[in-house]
Amino acid sequence: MARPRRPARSDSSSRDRLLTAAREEFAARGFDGAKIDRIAARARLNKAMLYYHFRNKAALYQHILHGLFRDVADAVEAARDRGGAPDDQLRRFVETIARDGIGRPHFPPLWLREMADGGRHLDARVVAQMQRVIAVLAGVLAAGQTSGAFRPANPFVTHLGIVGPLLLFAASAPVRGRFGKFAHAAVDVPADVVVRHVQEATLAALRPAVAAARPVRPSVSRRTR
Amino acid sequence: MARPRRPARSDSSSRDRLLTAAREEFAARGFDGAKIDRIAARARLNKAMLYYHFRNKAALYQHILHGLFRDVADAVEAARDRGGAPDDQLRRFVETIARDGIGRPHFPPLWLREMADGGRHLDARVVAQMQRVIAVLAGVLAAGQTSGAFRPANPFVTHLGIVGPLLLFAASAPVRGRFGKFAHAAVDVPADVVVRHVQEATLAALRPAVAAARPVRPSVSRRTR
DNA sequence: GTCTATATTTTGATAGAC
DNA sequence: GTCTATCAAAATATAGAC
Repeated sequence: MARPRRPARSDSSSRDRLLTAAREEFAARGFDGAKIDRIAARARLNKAMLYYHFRNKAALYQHILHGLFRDVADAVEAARDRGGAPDDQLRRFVETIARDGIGRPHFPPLWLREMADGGRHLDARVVAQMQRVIAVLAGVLAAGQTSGAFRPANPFVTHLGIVGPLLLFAASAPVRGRFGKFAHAAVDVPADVVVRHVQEATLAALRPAVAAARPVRPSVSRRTR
Repeated sequence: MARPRRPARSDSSSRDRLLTAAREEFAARGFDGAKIDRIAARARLNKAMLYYHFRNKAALYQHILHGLFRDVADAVEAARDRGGAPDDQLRRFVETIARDGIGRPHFPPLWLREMADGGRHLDARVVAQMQRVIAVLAGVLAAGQTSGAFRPANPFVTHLGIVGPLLLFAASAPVRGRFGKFAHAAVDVPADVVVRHVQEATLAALRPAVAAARPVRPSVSRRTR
């Protein structure tokens, strides 16, 4: 019996339609590229209704972002609470990110754009949701480290190694088509393959050092800035 | 004595200034968010000069994209031509992408945005440059496979595993600050650590299977679409 | 090559009737 | 809650003088 906070007598659906339409529009065009008129049209309403439900464009956008990130954080925490050995936890984390994060429609482009924007539209509430996700991963890594299954690793870097490929894969779907299948690379890859690649690459990088890897060429010296 | 194709008597610098300014503006705001006025102002010129040098906003944008991707492709091919064992080649590929691709100012946000846009602004010329990069990686993988150093792997997936984390790391710099250093994750990571992580994770995933990894949970069934 | 208007369109946002 | 009409501010692009 999910009852929204507002009266919602008839259906409350106009607000929901706006949210859905806005999610599509923002994902497809970005904050600046998204147009109020188009969002309203997509929702089979008009501008005025949009401003009735939301303060302005930015508020609508943040509402959407927060909802998406909160859902991901929820899913990841739920996955963690299912317990299991560190390896399983790690695999499940990746899988959850892939399915309930990246797999969520419109999420990848929105996320990529926020990164590109330097998080210009991310308010504290949204950042908090992202922190929840990293905290879960950090917990998994710590457990694995204690049990000797993993070597020490920075959770943030590990997170990048997981999210980066998945995000890019999901978002690149439209571009991939335009690559055609050229000599060396089959571009038409099922998502499972990518998920598995990420799982195994991450785990491999976490294995306690057997023989220390050769040092990297020391040239790249950029700092975090 | 690099001499541009145009007359370039006095300095030709107005065109260059526009290109630089546009690169900054497009990177920071995206295609729709970038404003002609701001670009001109940044270049200490006015709109009219911009339209004197470039047909319109889109043409300017594509000019910039093409230049960036061409430089990356050049760098990656040059790195390949230095030869070496598959492991070294792979490490060098990652390093080159990190330094001459991701490391290039303004490149990460531009790339992320293009992905998010589904490559809306990518014309055939730019796609061709991206293909050159993947082709190089495919060559490295093939060589390693022949010599028995690598197991068979999809070059495109491998590429995602390399570019994804690097790209996200570079682009997330501004956001990382806002995470604060909270309990589990030191967010202030030097780029070297990320590069090394990517190198080792990629190589680890490419090692011929010693003991087959446990199967993934088969749930995520999204397809390439 | 460089600039100052200016034309034209688009867009975010509001007023006010129903 | 929903709509029409409209404002005011950008923003892309061009004309035309110097």
